[in-house]
Amino acid sequence: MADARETNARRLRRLTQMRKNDSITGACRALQGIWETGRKPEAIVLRSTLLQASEERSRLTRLVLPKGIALRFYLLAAFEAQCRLNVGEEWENALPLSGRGSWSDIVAIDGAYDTDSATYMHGTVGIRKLENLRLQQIKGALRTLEELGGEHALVTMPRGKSGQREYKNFLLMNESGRGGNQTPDVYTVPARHWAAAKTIAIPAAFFLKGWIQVLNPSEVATWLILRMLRKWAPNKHTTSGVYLYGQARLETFGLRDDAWEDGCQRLREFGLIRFAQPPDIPPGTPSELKVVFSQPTRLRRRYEPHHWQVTDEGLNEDAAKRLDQELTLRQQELETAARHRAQKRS
DNA sequence: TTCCTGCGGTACCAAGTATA
DNA sequence: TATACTTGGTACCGCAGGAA
Repeated sequence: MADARETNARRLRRLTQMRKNDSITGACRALQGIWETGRKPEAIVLRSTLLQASEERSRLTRLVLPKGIALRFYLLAAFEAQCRLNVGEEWENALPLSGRGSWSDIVAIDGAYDTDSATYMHGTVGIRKLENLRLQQIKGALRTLEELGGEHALVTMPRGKSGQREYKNFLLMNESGRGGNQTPDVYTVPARHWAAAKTIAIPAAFFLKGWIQVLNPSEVATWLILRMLRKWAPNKHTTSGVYLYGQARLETFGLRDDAWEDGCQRLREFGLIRFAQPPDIPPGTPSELKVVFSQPTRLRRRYEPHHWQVTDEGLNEDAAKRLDQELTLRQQELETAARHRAQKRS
């Protein structure tokens, strides 16, 4: 059931719960601690091999899944690594899976929702607490990252005597996957590369302000692809915006129509991208004038995709607060539109 | 007439949850 | 940890409206 009203309402409900249970602020606090006690990188560098599709879908879009935190976990692991390690250093796990200062600490979840009673953590028994649910999600993410399979696996885990996974001893792989060699391609911190096709940078605010916790995987994937396009064509990005035709999007990144279209619309509402605006708008332009640019400034020719610009200043807002505002507004608009449709039919 | 965008509905299936 | 069942996000399709 993908009714826009229901989907939006569900998302709003989950966001409200995460704000209520302090999940987002807790995860942000933990990430801030990792950042401040570490190397304080301004941006996290990602090898673009994560985004690129060859014959099959890219590893990035294979992590655009309806549920789970696999993509989020991989990006969080890259963040943690780059706060702790120098460029070129090989990754080894420094955090426990659960407890204070653990992997569970840096992910925000809403908890188990019971539709019938419309309550969270309904009939909670014994060990079923938020902390346990977080641990389960971490383990689920590790399984998903491993099960990308063979050379594509983004995580490997040793097996115990009876073949069970030793989650706590997992190994993080490079963005290009485990590789086909006997020795796995263990994650090393990449250097920022001048060549557009090599790396992209994710500002630390994406992690510290909670965006990593609240964006859907399809939105994260769309946003990363737009950042990649900006790196490929910086001048075009500044002057007229970047864009992708459907076929190029599928062949280069393996991202499907709906994920891209919805992703772009939501990212625009959240203030992380905008319709392309001309470069002669002075940086200090008052916000009331900037509102003009919430609409496309150039007329699209027929069959022409939207032109976008990535706006990093949007990342400095409190993600949960911004999403709350925008999703509430969208819910009102969707309700109004539904009422009008109903009136028209009757 | 063509073909886009946007919306709504449905099927599929991965991930979450309960339980043994 | 394994298994069965439930949940809900994505992919896909069809339709309406609109622009050229």
